[in-house]
Order: sequence, then structure tokens, then C-alpha cells
Amino acid sequence: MENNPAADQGQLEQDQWVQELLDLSEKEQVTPKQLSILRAAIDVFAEKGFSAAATSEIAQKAGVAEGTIFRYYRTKKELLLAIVVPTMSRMIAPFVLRNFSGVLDVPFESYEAFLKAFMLNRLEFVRRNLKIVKILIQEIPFQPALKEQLTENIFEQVLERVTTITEHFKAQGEVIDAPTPAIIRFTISAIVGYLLVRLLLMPEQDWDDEAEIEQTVSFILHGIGGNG
Amino acid sequence: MENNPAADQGQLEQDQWVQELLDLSEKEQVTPKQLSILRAAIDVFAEKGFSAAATSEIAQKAGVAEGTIFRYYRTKKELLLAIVVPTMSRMIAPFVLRNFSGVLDVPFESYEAFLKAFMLNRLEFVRRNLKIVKILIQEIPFQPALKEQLTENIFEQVLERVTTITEHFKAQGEVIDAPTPAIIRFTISAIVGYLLVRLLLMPEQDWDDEAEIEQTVSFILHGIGGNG
Amino acid sequence: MENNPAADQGQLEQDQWVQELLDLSEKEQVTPKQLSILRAAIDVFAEKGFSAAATSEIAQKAGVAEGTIFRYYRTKKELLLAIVVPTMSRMIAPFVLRNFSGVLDVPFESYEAFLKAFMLNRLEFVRRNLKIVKILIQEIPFQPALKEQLTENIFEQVLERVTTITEHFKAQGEVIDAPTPAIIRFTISAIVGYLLVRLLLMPEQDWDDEAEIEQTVSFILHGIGGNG
Amino acid sequence: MENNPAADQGQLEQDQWVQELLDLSEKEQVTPKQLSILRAAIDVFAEKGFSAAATSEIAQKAGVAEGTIFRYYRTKKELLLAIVVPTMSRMIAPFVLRNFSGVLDVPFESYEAFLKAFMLNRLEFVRRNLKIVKILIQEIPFQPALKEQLTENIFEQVLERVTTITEHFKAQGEVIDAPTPAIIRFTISAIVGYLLVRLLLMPEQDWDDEAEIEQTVSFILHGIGGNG
DNA sequence: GATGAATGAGTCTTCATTCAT
DNA sequence: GATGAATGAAGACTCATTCAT
Repeated sequence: MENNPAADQGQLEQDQWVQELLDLSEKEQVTPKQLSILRAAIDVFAEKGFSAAATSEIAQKAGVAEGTIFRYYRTKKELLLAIVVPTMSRMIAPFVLRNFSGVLDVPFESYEAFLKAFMLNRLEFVRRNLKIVKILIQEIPFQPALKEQLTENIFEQVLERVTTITEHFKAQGEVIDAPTPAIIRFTISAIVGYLLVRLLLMPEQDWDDEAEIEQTVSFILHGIGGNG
Repeated sequence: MENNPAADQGQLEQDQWVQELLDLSEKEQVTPKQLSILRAAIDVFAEKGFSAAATSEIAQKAGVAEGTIFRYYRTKKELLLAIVVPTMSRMIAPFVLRNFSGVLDVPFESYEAFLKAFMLNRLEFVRRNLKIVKILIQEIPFQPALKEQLTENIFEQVLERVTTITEHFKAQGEVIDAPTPAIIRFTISAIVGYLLVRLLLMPEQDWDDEAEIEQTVSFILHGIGGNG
Repeated sequence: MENNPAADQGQLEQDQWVQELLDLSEKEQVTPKQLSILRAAIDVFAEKGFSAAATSEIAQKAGVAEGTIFRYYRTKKELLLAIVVPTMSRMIAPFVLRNFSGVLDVPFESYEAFLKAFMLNRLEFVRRNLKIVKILIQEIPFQPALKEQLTENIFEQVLERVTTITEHFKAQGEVIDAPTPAIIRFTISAIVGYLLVRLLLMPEQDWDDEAEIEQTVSFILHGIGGNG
Repeated sequence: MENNPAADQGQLEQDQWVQELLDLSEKEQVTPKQLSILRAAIDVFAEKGFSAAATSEIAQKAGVAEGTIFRYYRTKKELLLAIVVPTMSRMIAPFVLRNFSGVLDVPFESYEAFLKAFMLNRLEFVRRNLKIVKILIQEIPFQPALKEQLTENIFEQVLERVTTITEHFKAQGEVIDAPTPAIIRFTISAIVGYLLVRLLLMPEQDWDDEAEIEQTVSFILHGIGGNG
């Protein structure tokens, strides 16, 4: 039951992120114990799913007593939300906050450049938050709190912002004059499709991300139809 | 807790399907009791998720005793698999079996016609098996049995078949000369993206499926890039 | 963990009563297991108090699995109420129902005869339900459900009935013309005082109940003042 | 969670008393923190019952850290006893100590005057220590330490003293020649009955204590029997 | 075949108590 | 002295599974 933060090198990057996440969300120091609870919870939730995850296992993996978890998070569900809500915010942050990640705000020369930058940016984000994203996707259908977030943020703020961007490029003639919702859906499908295959379905395959992204953006813009 | 199959007209179609499914998978008669267990299980699994679903609730909804479930399915997990495995098979059936649904075998005049027919066909399939598909997606990460199926069937059989098809159209000049896996991924992303938005994210919206499918196929073939 | 209903002879009388109680309240057969749960619960609640009583101890004493308790009573509190509410009803039954125990309905020749009969009757009742009465007294302050019962039944029905009786005897000149509430309070105090001392404070002492009751009734009627 | 002693004027009287109590029992200075722990504990014990009371809630209400309670009282039970034992002593003090409250020592002209003075005195006492008395009554059955006190003090000292007093008045012809224990029981029943109804069962009713006490004493002396 | 009572391991959660700071 | 983070045993309650009827 030792707690050796030095050992698990594979998680270093994610730890960094968890720290970031907490700094961001709370602006107050997070105890090492709380951190190891979060890390353990992320692992167990991702591996077993929220319902099937036992707080006893989380405690054990975190190297703390079971009661300690409940000092920080009153219920198991609150622990879930503490992990997942900030990530949800960060996931859509580029669409919501100006000058946040810079991806959407730097005036891109072209739609193509914009799409490439965006894909690369989100790929990096999901890669660094893979487990949390898995948990998030799994639990959205069962957690009203998350559904609400989704509705309020994605369907109201994000869609509006993305619509603006899309119509901007439409006006410039870089995007064809088709219904904006269909364009958005199609574009996001291609991007998300790549992320899923890349990170979840076939993560172990060798990937040349730059080339794949370029290819995908090319498909988005020109399709896969032949000369006919 | 009566079980009146006549009442729930909305499920008639699905019931029909469940019957089909069972006929197919077992080739032996399915008792009405077993059928109502399956139907109840589909409802509860879809609503609560597998882990959070209680067999007692399933029994209650099915109008049978708790013990009865375990006459037919030795464990809760077996009940899950009995629901989900045949649907998985049917989901990929068009790619695997010849002359099954006919979608892939009728020699289409064009890739475009093929894609449209395929989308419509799968849309109909998912629509009629929505809950089961939900369950399937939810549980794949946690059920090794399903993961295995996925690997063996999708990644070996389906991919091979789809590769063949794609390369056929490539040879005919209807599809550009890009890496086949990327083409496949891109195409399926667009299709699945549509299905998800259409049936899961915004099912209540009014949809003109024919137009949307046409639009999507057009995007797949020619992209969304402007004249530049 | 054997369950030998024949052995505990001391409880025979009470068992009889528990059976009675349940017959009365449910009019349906009570399983032996349920009965032993009730008996064990009565013992443990009386000994430790409701809050400090562990369902595990009740289960152990009843010779059943802990889960079994919760098949019959959804919560620990429900188990408490199942024990205590019917007794509460029976405790005040003589005041509420006509011809129930007969104590209040037979036209007594005198107030004295009435008081004696009533004391004897209630003494017997409390003696046979001692533990439950203990539990009842203990838990009334903390169980809103019981408080409500108390208010609705005691303060509305019982007081009204007792007032009628008292005023009947007042009219007959057997009771002095003092404020009825004071008379009632005083009378009940004397009776309850005897019951408490007799059964709770000094139960092991040798008691000549008839003589004591006669004495108490005499005090109630003529006081303890000397000839002065 | 501030603790502003100035605000709760309603408790001023009781606070005063708590101070008294502690001065009495310990003869050493009591810190403000200890005082607020005691006050909070009285509130919580009275409201929830000892077993159901959480030390964390007491700490919170007292405005101290959870650990602080255990600096002063090693266990929760010790805290209970610290509250309840001194009150128990004071409750029976008039019977035990000479010249303490003076109630029993001033040579009363009559048994009647004595009873009235005694009732008024105890009414005042219980009124000012209502919560503690509640706690005391609740916990006597479950705390051997309290039971022991009860046996040793009440049943040995108090009864002896009360017997002496009663027999004194018996000798003077003010009390009839009936068994002393019955007389005592009856008298105390009437007094305690009044206190309970007055302070616990119907505290919100308007009471004319002097008149009620006079009435009650009259009943004790002359009973409620009519001229018959 | 069908039942549903019974099980008991396992769940999340609480809480009195300790102890390093 | 005072804190409050940490503990871990114990609590009420759930639930998949069994089996006698």
C-alpha cells in the first residue's frame, strides 16, 4: 500500500495535468493525498466504469484509508464530478474563452490551417487526458449534471461560436454554401473520428500524426471523390 | 406489474426484432417469459447502465420472479451478452455475410449510390435497435468478450471486406488514390457521426433523412472546401 | 446461531403477544423468520436503544442473515415502527374503540371500581409489552412519525374520551368540581407513576398488586391528607 | 460558525447555569471553549439523542475543532457524563444536602406549604435545565454509570430522607397512616406528572403555575373524590 | 418450469478517536 | 493549547445468485 509518486513514470505527464487541473479549478493548494486519490480514482473509474468502481479499491490504490476519500469528496459521485467537470470545461475551453488556448483566436490565413491547428491541439489535449475523456464519455448518459453541462455549454455556447467561425469562412469563400449545421457535424465527425481511432481503438499502431491530420483535413475540404 | 404486450405499441417494432434476433441466434423457440426478460433487460441496461442495473428491477419489469432470470441466463453478464452479441453480429452482418441484407452485394452503379444506400440501411438498423446499440457502446470497454468480438470481427473481417470494396471503387476512379485506411476511417466517421447526432444527441429534432444523407455523402465525396 | 423457539420460555408470553400483534396488524400469516426478527429487534432495541442497535446484532440474535431483515423491513426505522406503532395503538385502544377491551364500556358502579379495573388492565398490558413500551417511550422524542401518532391519537381522541368519562362521573358527584384537565392529569399521573415504579424502577420487589392498586385508587379519591 | 455568546439571549439563563454547574462540579476555571462545547453538546444530545449525536456536529456548533472536544473529554461518553452527572446531583440536592436550597430545611408550618414550595422549586429547576433533564431521562437506561448514581443516591439517600420527612408529617397527623412508600410514590407521581405535562408535553400552553400547583397539592391532600 | 425467500459478500458512507503540527 | 487531517472499524443497506418447494 505504499505511495511512491516517483515510481509511476508513465503517469508523470498526466499528473502534471491533474495538478494543472486542480490549480485551475480551485486556485488553492491540493494536498498530495488528495492528488493520489484523484489519480487512483481516474484509473479505477476508467478501468471499471463508475458504477463498478469500488471506493475501497480507489482508497487502496491511492494508499489512503477509505474514510479519507470522503473527507475530500462527500460522495463517490462528487469525486466523479470533481474529475470530470473541469476536464469538460477544458475540453470546450477553446470554443468558449477568448485567448485561452489561442487556437481559435489567432487569425488563421486559411480554413485549412485553422483545421490542422485545431486537430493537433485537441489531439494533444485528449492524449493527455485520455482516461478522463473515457470516463466522461462513459458517464455522460447517466449523470444528469454532466448532461446539463453538455447541453448548456456545448449546445449553446460552443455551437454558436463554431457557427460564427464557420460562417466567417463561408463568407470568405473557403467553405461551400451548404447548411452550416451539416458542415459542422461533418467536420467534427472527421476530427473526432480520427481522435477515437488514433487514441482509443488502435492506440498501439504507429501513427504519423502530422501526415494523418493533413490527410484528414484534405478529405474534409476536398472529399474523397475521384476525378469523375 | 402486469405484462401486457399489447399496450406498448412503441416497442412493437423492436419486439419484432427481438424475436427475430432470438430466432436467429438460437433457432429454438423462445418462451414469452424469456422474451419479456430480454425486453426488460434492454430497457434497464440502457437506462441505468449494466453495472447499475439490478436484476430485481429487470425481473419486476418483466413480470417474472427474480429467480426466473437465472433459469435462462446463469449470470447477469450472460444476460447482457445474450442481448448484445447477436446485435453486434447483425450490425456488421452486411460486411460479413453475403446476400444477407444485400446492401453491399448488389452491384451499385456508383460509390455515391452505394454510400447512400448503406447509410440509409444502417440508420434504419440503429433506429430499430437504439437501446441495444447504446448498451453495446457502453459495455464494449468493460467486457472482454465483446472486445474480442470487436477485434475478431470488425478488425479482421469487416476491415478486410471494406478494404476490398474501397479498393474496387478506387480502381474505378470513383475514389481518390489515398491510403485506404484513412479513406475508410474518414467515410465511416462521417456516417457514424450522422447516426450519433441524428439518433442520440438530437433525436427530437425534425430530420429530413434523405436530404441529410445526400448532403453527407456529397461532403464525403467532394468535401466542404470552397472554389479556391 | 440456532433458532430454537421452544427454548426461551421466559418469552413465551410475549411471543404470544407478538403473534397477536401481527395477526391484528396484518391479518396475514407471519413467517417464523419474520417473527424471530421482530423478537430479536425488540430485545436489542430495548437493550441498546434504537440508534445504538446494530442490524447485524439483530440478525445474529434472530438467527437470520442480515439481508433477510431488509426483505421484510426496508429500513431499520421501518422495523422500529413495525414494532412500536401497533403497540401504540393497542396502548390507547381502550380509549378509542368501543367494546374493545371492555374496560371503559362496561357501566361501572362507581368511579372507584372503574379506576381499579383500568389500572389492573393497563398494568397487565404494560407487563406483557414491557420492552416495547420501553422502546416506545425512548423513541417518541426522536421519531416524528410517532410524535404525530401521539398528537393525533392521544391528544385528540384519548383526551376527548377521557374528558367525557371524567365529566360523567363529575355529574354523578363522584368526582369533585375541579378543572377536568387537572383531574385527568392527576389521575393519570398516579396510575402511570405506579406502573413505572412497579415495572421499571423496582420490578424485582415483591408486589401485592391488588393491594397497591386499591391503595393508589384510594389516594386518588381521598388524597393523603390527615384528618386536619 | 461563529460563536457569539451575546446573541442568544434565550439561553442566557441556562448559560449562567452551566457556568454554575461547572464551577460547582470542578471548582476550577472553565475555559470559554469548554463552555461552548458543553452548550453545543447539550443542544445536540437533546435534539438527536446521545447515540445519534455526532461529535463533529457538536464541534461545529461549538465553533471548535473536532479534536478540541477530546482534549477536555476523553470520550463522547465522558462528555455526556460531564453534562449529566452534576445535574443529577443538583436535581436531588434538596434531599441530600442540608441548607443547600433551603427547601426542605426551613421548618414549614404545614405539609401543604412544604409541598407547594417544593413543587415550585423543582419546577424552576427543571425549567432552567430542561435539555439536560431530557438527556438525563433518555440516557439513564443505557448508561450504567447513571443507573448506579440513581440507585446509590435516589434509592438510598433520597428515599431515606423523604421517608423521614413523610413520617414527620405523619406523626403530626398531617398525613394519613398509610404505607410510607405508597405515599411517597403517589406524591412524587403527582408532582412529576405536573412537571412533565407542564414542561415537556404541553409547554406552549399558557400556564398559571401557582394555581396549578395549588390545585395539584389540593388533590394530593384531599383527592378528587366527591362528597359521596 | 417457475418461484421467491434467503443468503452473505460487498457497497458506500459515517464517526469517534488519534496525533503530528 | 488547539487544530484538523487521517484513520479504520462499524454501520445500514443492496444485490446477484441459490435452492427448496
